[in-house]
Amino acid sequence: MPKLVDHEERRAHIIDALLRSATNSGLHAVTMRSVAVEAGVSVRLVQYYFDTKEQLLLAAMERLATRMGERVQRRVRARGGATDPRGIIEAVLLEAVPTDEESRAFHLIYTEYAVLSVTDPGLGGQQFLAAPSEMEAFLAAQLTAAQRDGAAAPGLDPHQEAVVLLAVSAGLGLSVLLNQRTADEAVAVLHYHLGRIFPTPSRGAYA
Amino acid sequence: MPKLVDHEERRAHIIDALLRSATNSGLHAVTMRSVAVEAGVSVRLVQYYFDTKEQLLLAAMERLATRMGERVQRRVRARGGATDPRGIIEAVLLEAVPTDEESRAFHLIYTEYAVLSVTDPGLGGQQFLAAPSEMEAFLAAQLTAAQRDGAAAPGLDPHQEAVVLLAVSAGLGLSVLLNQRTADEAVAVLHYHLGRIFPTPSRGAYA
DNA sequence: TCGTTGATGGTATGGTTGTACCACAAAAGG
DNA sequence: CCTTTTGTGGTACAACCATACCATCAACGA
Repeated sequence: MPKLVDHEERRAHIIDALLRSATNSGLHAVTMRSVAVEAGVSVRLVQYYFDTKEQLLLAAMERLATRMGERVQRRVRARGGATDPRGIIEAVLLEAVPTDEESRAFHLIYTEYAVLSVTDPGLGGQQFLAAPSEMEAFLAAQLTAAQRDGAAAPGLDPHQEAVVLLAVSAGLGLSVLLNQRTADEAVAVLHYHLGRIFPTPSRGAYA
Repeated sequence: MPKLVDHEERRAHIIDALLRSATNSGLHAVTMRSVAVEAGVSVRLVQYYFDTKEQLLLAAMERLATRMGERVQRRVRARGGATDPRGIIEAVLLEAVPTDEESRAFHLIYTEYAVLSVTDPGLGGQQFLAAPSEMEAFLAAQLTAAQRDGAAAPGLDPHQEAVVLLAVSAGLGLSVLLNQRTADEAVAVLHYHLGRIFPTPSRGAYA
């Protein structure tokens, strides 16, 4: 055998090239050739590591979903002290708002995938089903804990509020992606809404 | 001259064919041929009424935006009695939740266009900028009026709440589109959230 | 009545895309 | 040492796409 190369590393390299290519011209414009050029390899190589384009797209989607999970978890962990429901909730929801350019690119591709998976039968849309419902339960649990501690308003339905929170962050994130709003505005609105759920701001937050 | 045909009617017919075609296989899969077949005309005819594909897509997008406006206005008017802020707000926001199949198809294409317009330079993304900010002001005004009437909680910031409402309905609508939630669930959550803004339910609404 | 013009069909064309095929190099195993 | 396997490049190919071009037919204006 020749160089005896690390397959997983090569695959990751190519997938990253796909994501970069999609960032520039949109997921719909991604071709085998554009990925190959971006990765600096021949088209044959892309074929070699991912037999077909569909499999390449699928692998990239899985990697994207994994990264999304990592992003959220990193945000939660960055908050350090585990037992501050409002802080945790805020951290998780802020992840949906694309602030820097890298985050924007990430969320754009993620959204493109989500929309594409509705019509494209090859892209199993199941990936986009699991994560949100987990998140829903997680947020509801945090809200319940916050109510027990007296931090959150007592009259609220934790589950319904969790769904609302998820919808708000998704909606705000989308509006930022569509250039309807700046990221700063979205963050401010999110803070405002959290202020309504947690009557006493935990840290002199907005409004 | 021959039949002396109504151009606008022909154009509308072809655009409708495009929307139908996009409903089945996604906007990205729409081709001149698929539109022609769906419209029951030759490809040449599509070329004749819309010189290029880009112009066809653009015209369809404009028609879509117009329809969206009509939909919202129809909902508002269907409420009849003009001066019920909660009812009006509810009607407007419910439009974003795809209930029947026709509404679902409509919103799917609309979302596909919105996402596409981010990367595609030909599709002027300005169309998607104007409407939401108008809506924002409209909702804020309704909330202010509701506060004056004592229907809405007094402590709220009408503008921020308007943005939240818009984000919630967009987020819920998207989640329904992505099959993460049923339309009924989304409607229930929206009712719940409105119940928090309007402490006295106007009509024995949910929660 | 006749040519001019609007409306339509068919087909050719140049480009692009995904994928299959062929060739070759290089390292490992016998 | 030779053969088998793994990685890589180049290229060919069939399909499809948007668009340009050519032809035709019918009706209105003169």
